Amino acid sequence: MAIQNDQFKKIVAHCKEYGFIFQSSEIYDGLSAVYDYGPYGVELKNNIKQYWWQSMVQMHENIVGIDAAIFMHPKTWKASGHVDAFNDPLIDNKDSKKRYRADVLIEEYMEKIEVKINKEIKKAHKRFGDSFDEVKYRAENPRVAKYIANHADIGSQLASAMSNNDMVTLKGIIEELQIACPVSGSRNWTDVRQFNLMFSTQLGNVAGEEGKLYLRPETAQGIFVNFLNVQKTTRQKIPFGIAQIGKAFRNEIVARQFIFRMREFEQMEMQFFVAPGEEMKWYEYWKDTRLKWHKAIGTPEEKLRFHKHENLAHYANAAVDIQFNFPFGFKELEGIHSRTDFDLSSHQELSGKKLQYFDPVLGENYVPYVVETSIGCDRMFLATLSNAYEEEIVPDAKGNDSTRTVLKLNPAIAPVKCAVLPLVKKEDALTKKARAIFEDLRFSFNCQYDEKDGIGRRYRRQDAIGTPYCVTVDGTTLEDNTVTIRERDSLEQIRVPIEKVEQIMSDRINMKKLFL
RNA sequence: GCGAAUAUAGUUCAAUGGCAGAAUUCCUGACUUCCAAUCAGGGGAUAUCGGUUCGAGCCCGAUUAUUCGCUCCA
Repeated sequence: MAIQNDQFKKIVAHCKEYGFIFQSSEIYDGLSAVYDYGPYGVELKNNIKQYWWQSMVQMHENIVGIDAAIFMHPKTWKASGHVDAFNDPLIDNKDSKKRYRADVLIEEYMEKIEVKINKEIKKAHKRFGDSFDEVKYRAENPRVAKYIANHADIGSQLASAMSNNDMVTLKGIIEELQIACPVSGSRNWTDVRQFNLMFSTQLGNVAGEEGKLYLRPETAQGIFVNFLNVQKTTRQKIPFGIAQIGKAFRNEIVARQFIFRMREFEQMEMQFFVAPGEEMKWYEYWKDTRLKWHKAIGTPEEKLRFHKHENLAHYANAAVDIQFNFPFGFKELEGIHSRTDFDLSSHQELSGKKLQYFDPVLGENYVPYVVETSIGCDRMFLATLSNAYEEEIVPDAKGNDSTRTVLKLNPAIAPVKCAVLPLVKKEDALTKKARAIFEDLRFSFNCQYDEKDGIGRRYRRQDAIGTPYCVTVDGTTLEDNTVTIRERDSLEQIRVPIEKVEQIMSDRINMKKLFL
């Protein structure tokens, strides 16, 4: 564990040092759980997105893409269940460090009053026997009446505070009633805070509930609300899928472990619409297909595993995670969920618009079932980087051991594909030649030209950002127009004619290989 | 969110309450024909705000961030 955490620290430091990831707003001391992608980070991330998009959309005739807006109609989140399921007033007891829902604490207090009322009634019933009139007793007995009034009073205060989202009043009620923590018995409470997973903002300048908008907590809903638009305009027939890559926002209680859990993050989601009853077949298909995707990019099988959900979310009838063995342990990387017809049905109900598909084979209308694959782009980035990061012992110029830090990224997703290096800087003929090769290769892929420092140091610099190939221009180049291509992982060099470099490189970095 | 710890140069680490220093990185130059070479020169820091003190990197308080534990997790 200690070794692994050490490894994780090194990866985080490497990300910063080599321009992959910076903390957001660093000059202002940073913003918690928000990170920026640097020059190499954005290249790698874009390549990961491209790999996903090509494998899902380009390679599946029955999957199409969309790019829905981050802002959506507020009713969307009512339909999806996000508004109701994740909107709780929370309070902590400072002594027991236990967290409670403030409204539940008050409700529990009210229940205790009810118990007292019932006790009184029971006692009276015993005393008066068959002649006991409960309704009359409730109304006329002063002690019971007081309890009932108190109960009603608290109830209305609670209801009004809840509907106004008034956290101060909620805290006030708890203080006034002297509610104590069931664990510590103390009344040492924090303020009541609203925990809402969703970030809200407002549309226009109009204050009030109408203008309130949420930043989407998942991209999936943009797909669901566009289900019919897409199905009709692309003439897709079930089964078919809609894919989307986009930002999502979640107000996590704790956001830690670098880019693993961020408040603003990017999802790559695909919702696959199937006939009711077919969902488990497709669920298995996508489990299998997605695992293959991970393995094809070079993630070793032993670092991946399925993790079945025992407690299912409100929308699902089956759910499994693909977990990756991060430096801090196996954690969720991708989710594959059978979402039933929950979302489409819910939107259909709330919008009053039919979201159904006429199945020509069955000759009937139905609300399709959905199988979702949802992968965190940033988590994939972290997984890829964790897997690629290595410190190796290699011989230096004198044959002694030296360590090199290298990112063994799959060439297809490496930020820079190729560095063009003149062996020495001082000879104009070499630098000129190298420069010309660079100017040509840059049309085909992301290249760098570097003439500073010794050749060994330049190789190491490229290793550190995961550049798979270095083209070196030396004295022989000037004689016969050949260069060496140095391979990152093996350190081996091959000598090839300049005019063949572009083709050789293109073959080696081609993403096509990953799909075969 | 609670508790504890931490915060000095891009990075790693020094500095008894009294001149903020080194290594490395970076920039410039010399030398150098294949895996972090060498030499010379240069740039660069006390997280933020306040307090105590003749004087604060060091003591005190707050804030921010990070790490660890708890808590939460679709």
